[in-house]
Amino acid sequence: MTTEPAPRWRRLEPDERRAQILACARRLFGERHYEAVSTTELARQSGVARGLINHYFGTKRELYLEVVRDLMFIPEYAVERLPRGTLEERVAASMDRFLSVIERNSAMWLAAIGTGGYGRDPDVERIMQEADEIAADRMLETVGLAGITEGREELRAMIRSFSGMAKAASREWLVSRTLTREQVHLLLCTTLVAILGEVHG
Amino acid sequence: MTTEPAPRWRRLEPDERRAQILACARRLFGERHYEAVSTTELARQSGVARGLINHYFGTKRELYLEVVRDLMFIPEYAVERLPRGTLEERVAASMDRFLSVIERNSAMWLAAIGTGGYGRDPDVERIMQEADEIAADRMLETVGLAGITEGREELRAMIRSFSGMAKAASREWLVSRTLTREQVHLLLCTTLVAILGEVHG
DNA sequence: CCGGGTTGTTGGCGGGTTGTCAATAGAGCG
DNA sequence: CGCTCTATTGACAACCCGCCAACAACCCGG
Repeated sequence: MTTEPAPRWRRLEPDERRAQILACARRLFGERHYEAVSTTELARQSGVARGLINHYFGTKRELYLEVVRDLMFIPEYAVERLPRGTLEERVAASMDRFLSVIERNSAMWLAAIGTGGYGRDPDVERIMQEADEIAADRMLETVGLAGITEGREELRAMIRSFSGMAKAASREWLVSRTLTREQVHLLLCTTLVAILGEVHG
Repeated sequence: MTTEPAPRWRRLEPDERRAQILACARRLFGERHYEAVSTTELARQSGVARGLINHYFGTKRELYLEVVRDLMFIPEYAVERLPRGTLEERVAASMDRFLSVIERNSAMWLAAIGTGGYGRDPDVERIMQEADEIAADRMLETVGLAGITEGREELRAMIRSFSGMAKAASREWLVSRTLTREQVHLLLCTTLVAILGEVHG
């Protein structure tokens, strides 16, 4: 009666192991800043040898960037038909939907936009830019100005700027609690209408 | 005829040495991100032994935070009397001055506001918040609403949100070059006036 | 059931980094 | 000139990261 010795470790599919490590990294990088998280600890908490992290992600930095990319993925809010109406009405509906989405996923959203620190990091910067780009396009579409051609680039740049305010305002609402949801809604609507009106006029 | 052997290093006043290292750190952290700057190189470029950095700043991280503090609190933000006039005029003058300041110190400014992305560094976060706080108060003063009492906190929160847009817009102008200075000026003025009007009304 | 191949996984080595601390040496003073 | 004070150095120990050869879990054909 020889019992098979239990294997010391399980052999997983690459995708599975990758996801496991990534999840752990997301958690750790979420609660502490980059340098305060060592690959040693990351490996221990993932129940994995340190070398495996390098095998899957190459470098600690690349793993970090992977986490950022994942977090920056913006859930598709409101691509559905919005009620036709005046610009103000469409903007209001769009902002309302936007706030609902980030309210539901507040933890993830806050982690993603978490006020960045000092130190220009071209890689992170580029990822953020791409995310803002997508968000701006969605905004254009939602508001019903997707077809505009004249001054399109400027308009998109302004909307990207606007999204900077949206981030800061949502922090005031969800973190500092210095603004209510209604106040943020009003603030964003007023601002966006003003911006669009300026461009249109 | 024995010539005195030249001293291998000069002995400076603590404040002086501190400032010297700080200046070098500001430069290096400005052109590369945190982990890509080693204290070894920092020491070499400062013409100083590595241990001295720890002696003055304790830790690499503390030095880093010191740099952030210095960059965020630019005292000469032009709080001098602005010409009395309509709200629009005062806002326009204020924004113009703001843009001039960051244009002059663009490299420093861009490094300071960072990427606005993922990072979650509580220490840096706190410093940024304090800086935004001060900036908001200055804005209130500049615009001539310093004496307001009703809904003061909400107004300040909105101005902090607005500064999020100002940062994003200045990135569009100085980095991506998707907006001109005039466009940014117009964008910020329009927005700020709209916000203040909404609150006032 | 079993032996060999595939490949996911381990563990340790080497170079580099950081914080600490005793030893050293400018510089001012009597 | 010698003495003191303290700014500054240099080396040491711990740690961290990327690399890579060896190992073992798992699969599959016989």
